[in-house]
Amino acid sequence: MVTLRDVANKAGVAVSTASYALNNSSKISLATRKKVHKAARDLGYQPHGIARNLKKQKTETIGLFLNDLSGPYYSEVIQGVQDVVSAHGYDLIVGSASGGTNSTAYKFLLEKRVDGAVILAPKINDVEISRVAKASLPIIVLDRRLDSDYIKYVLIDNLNGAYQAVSHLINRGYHKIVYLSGPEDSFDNQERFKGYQQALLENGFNLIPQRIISGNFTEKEGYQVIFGFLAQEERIDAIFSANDEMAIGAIQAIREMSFKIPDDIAIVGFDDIRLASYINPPLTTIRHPKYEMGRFATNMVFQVLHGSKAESVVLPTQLITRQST
Amino acid sequence: MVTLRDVANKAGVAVSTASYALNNSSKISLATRKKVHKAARDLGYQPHGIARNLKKQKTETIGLFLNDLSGPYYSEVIQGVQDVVSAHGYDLIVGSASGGTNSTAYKFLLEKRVDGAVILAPKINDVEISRVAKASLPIIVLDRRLDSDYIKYVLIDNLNGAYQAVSHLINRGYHKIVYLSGPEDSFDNQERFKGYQQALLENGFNLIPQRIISGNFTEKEGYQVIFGFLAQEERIDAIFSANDEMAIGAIQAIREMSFKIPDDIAIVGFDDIRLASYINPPLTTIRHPKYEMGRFATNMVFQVLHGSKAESVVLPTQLITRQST
DNA sequence: AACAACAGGTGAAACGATTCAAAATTATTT
DNA sequence: AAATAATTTTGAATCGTTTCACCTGTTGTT
Repeated sequence: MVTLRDVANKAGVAVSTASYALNNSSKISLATRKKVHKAARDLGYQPHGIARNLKKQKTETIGLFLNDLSGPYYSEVIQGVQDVVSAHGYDLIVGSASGGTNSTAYKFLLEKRVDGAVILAPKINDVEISRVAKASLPIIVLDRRLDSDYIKYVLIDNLNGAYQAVSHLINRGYHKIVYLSGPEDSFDNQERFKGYQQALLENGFNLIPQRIISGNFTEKEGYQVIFGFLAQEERIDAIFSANDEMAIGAIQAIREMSFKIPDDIAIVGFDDIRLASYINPPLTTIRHPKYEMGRFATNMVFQVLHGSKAESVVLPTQLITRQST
Repeated sequence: MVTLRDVANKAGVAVSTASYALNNSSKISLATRKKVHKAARDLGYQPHGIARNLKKQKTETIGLFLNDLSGPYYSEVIQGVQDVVSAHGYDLIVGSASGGTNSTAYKFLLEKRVDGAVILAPKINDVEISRVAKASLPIIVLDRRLDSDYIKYVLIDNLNGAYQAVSHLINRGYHKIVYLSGPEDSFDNQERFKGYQQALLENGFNLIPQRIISGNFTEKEGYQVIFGFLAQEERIDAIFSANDEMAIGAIQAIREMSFKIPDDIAIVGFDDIRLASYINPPLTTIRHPKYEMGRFATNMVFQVLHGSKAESVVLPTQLITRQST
């Protein structure tokens, strides 16, 4: 491996001179700067990033840590983050947080291998995040309401989105509305449930416990629980699913039970994933600005990094009406 | 920041002792090991990963570098890579290679911030990859046939897959088959075209240049070029699309022109993306083992890293028949 | 009793850069 | 020509670890 020292030797200068020269410091005369650059080129010199990081005490890298790298859900968020990170001349690395405290994500945070992070990973809890965040390592969370000097959040308006969804159903004349729930411990799910509840109550309906069906955000589960429900329970006329994946499973179940959508049963999802507009019937759902979320979050990372204050933010959602209602 | 030195001071031992102790070296008595561990715990000591990397000259991190982080196409590959990396106790970071030579990907390779890499990024060319690969940084490519001591490939059998697809169309009685092409410089596209060509020739048909329509792998382009083609050109009875995305666009165009699928025009895609089975009509396509690709590639990274030989490999594809043919 | 073997601990030299403070050189002013 | 100022260059310290080679004292062997 060819090091700065080799370059310095070849150019006949001190290592420090070589360093300044390669960084184009004006302290070094143009002549020697040229000489050093040439030597570096001739030797095929490549600065050793890790050594530089150690000395400079920063990495110019931002981490995006996700629950699960393979979810299609995230791709727009990633894009938003990537764009802003690049614009700042930093590098982005995406890592998994699925192992919780011994995930790559947590390790990179602890060991300060990144200068800032955007986190969407429920497995890493609030305490752990609070412990690692600092001025030199600001963290923006996308999946909870956590706020301190060096931790800010960017959320979507889950509650209001759900409220829109359920109000829409009510306005269309559906009254017996089931809530197809995500995991109880999911922040998104909790907020969406609150929106469901609020819409019902404000329109003079009661919350009926039997109409809350628990799922886990997956298509398969959506299919199974709705299938089971329709086979046994009281007749209902609409479903508000806490996410699109489950809604897609539910649609499958509804059709297999020979109910017509939306005549017998209407359904609204949440997320507006790509599939939503392709399935049959196309799914009415709540769209939220995933790309913008990534952008906002990343801009905030840099704001904090540059010493200015950042404000946590909640982004609005939008009802997308399709043929399932 | 609390360093090893602080721990050593607090425990009343030398830094070297502290280091050995924390690494549980048997050179250090159990008593002092305990003492040092306690001091570390009390101070909330966190080893500085970058410093360690520098000294040990390795990072225990594998990089997966993709063209574009946000493609849903990759998620299974990512999962395969992740699983193997974790199994080896290493960390995985995913980075973008979209900037080519000044992408995060290339930078991380040059600066040796990873100990090995899996690359699916046409923007980084063969020469550049060859330049950075070495015994201490093996690279497995997934998008080209590149093979040397420290570079191996894992590919899917594009040619044969395409051959299967087109043969299938011919067997079903479709003779006027259009090739909806990807970008000319795409390796995948080139191979798939060869398969198309071979299937035609072996069945006694000629290659008709007018039936090769160029696209760019996107749904939108698929829609546009097929729409244009159907409006103007000769009647055809089948399309083999170089990927599913374009096929989905094409289906849209075909339906808007009021042709029946598969009666008037049949269509086969390539990739078996998730959407393929959800659209109307469900798309016949070529499935390939994306997850396995990730696993194979990553296992090979570790093989080379551990000094054993690895063999490049081509994985088989499978025809998935659905209602579009 | 003499010497080897060994366990436990330590100082100092790396790893490859950056950067401070001082030294050396050159230019400018009087 | 001397004094001062400005420009270049450099040695050495440093970032936070790991690890080699050495030292000290204890135990074991004959």
